[in-house]
Amino acid sequence: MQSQVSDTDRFASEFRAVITYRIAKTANLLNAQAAHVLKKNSSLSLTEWRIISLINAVDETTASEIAMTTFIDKGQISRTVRSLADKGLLLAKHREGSRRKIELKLSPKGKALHRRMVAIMTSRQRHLTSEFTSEELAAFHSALDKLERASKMRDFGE
Amino acid sequence: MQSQVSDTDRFASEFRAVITYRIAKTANLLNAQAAHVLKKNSSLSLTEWRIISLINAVDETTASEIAMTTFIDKGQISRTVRSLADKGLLLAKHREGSRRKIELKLSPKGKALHRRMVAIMTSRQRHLTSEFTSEELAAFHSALDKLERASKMRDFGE
DNA sequence: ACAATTTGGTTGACATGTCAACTATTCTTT
DNA sequence: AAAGAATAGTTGACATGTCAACCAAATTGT
Repeated sequence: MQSQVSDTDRFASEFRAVITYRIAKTANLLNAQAAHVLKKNSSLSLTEWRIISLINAVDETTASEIAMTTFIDKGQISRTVRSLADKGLLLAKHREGSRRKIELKLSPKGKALHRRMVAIMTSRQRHLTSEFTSEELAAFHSALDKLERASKMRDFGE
Repeated sequence: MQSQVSDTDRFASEFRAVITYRIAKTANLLNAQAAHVLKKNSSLSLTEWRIISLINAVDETTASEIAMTTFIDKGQISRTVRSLADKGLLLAKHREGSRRKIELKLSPKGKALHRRMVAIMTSRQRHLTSEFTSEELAAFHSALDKLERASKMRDFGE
């Protein structure tokens, strides 16, 4: 008589227990959710939204500052910024006294869009953490800290 | 007198506290680390490695079973399987009595490669979790469970 | 002041991920 | 047994991510 669970099923649980796969999967699910909500309520992609909400929070910034805080690729930022500017959501002009740095601000249209979306996105954030006590949340953040530190190591061959 | 921290810096800490960004970033760092280790010690990409180690664990499987347990895209699996077969790392033949299902197994060469890499990759896993107590690890997994469940919700507009 | 270096941003090439259409086979229903 | 639905796998089109080369401007070192 055969067992009820297939090899694949049995392995699946082992597989899911591997911490790196688990994180990757959760991150994918969360990103997919965010992308879905954004698409349904606006015409923004996830990176467009991240850039917009970063600019909104600091009021005015530059591409390389965005790259430093978000770790999004320079080139991707350059293209995304152009597309946002084309849609009229942000304004780009050379910073006073510089012919290189470009100052990025939200346009009125961009601000309005941000105002509308931020309500939805923070209600999502609340939903995501609603089952967490504040201790659990703190522990979770500290676990991520440990993993980030451990991710710097590059050498595991003998 | 100006403050020491710029607007961007101040926002950066707030930004990092947003749970979805944090997870995305940690997942990216871990994936980059895995990709780097794999590249240095083999010619495998991250998805190739995942597929190989899944096949190794269950001994023999099919593309759609892989899709179900790993959530990797069907199409991507189809292409990756072909490239692995081209490299001689796995064997694909129609399953007994079926002209549709294709049975995937590691070739001797594939097994040898897996044996070599699994040592390195599990030493990495140990390193990643070395700072965790088993309670912390359990709590971390349960936090990911909660987030995964919460990621199913799609509607946040009023 | 001038060479050397660093920084800000753009671009091109390429890898990877995602979605949907499609063919062929198998399973279900009647 | 035939029609209809579901499944396995392939393919094409397109979006996104990643890397490195590159130009122009700014900063640093001598």
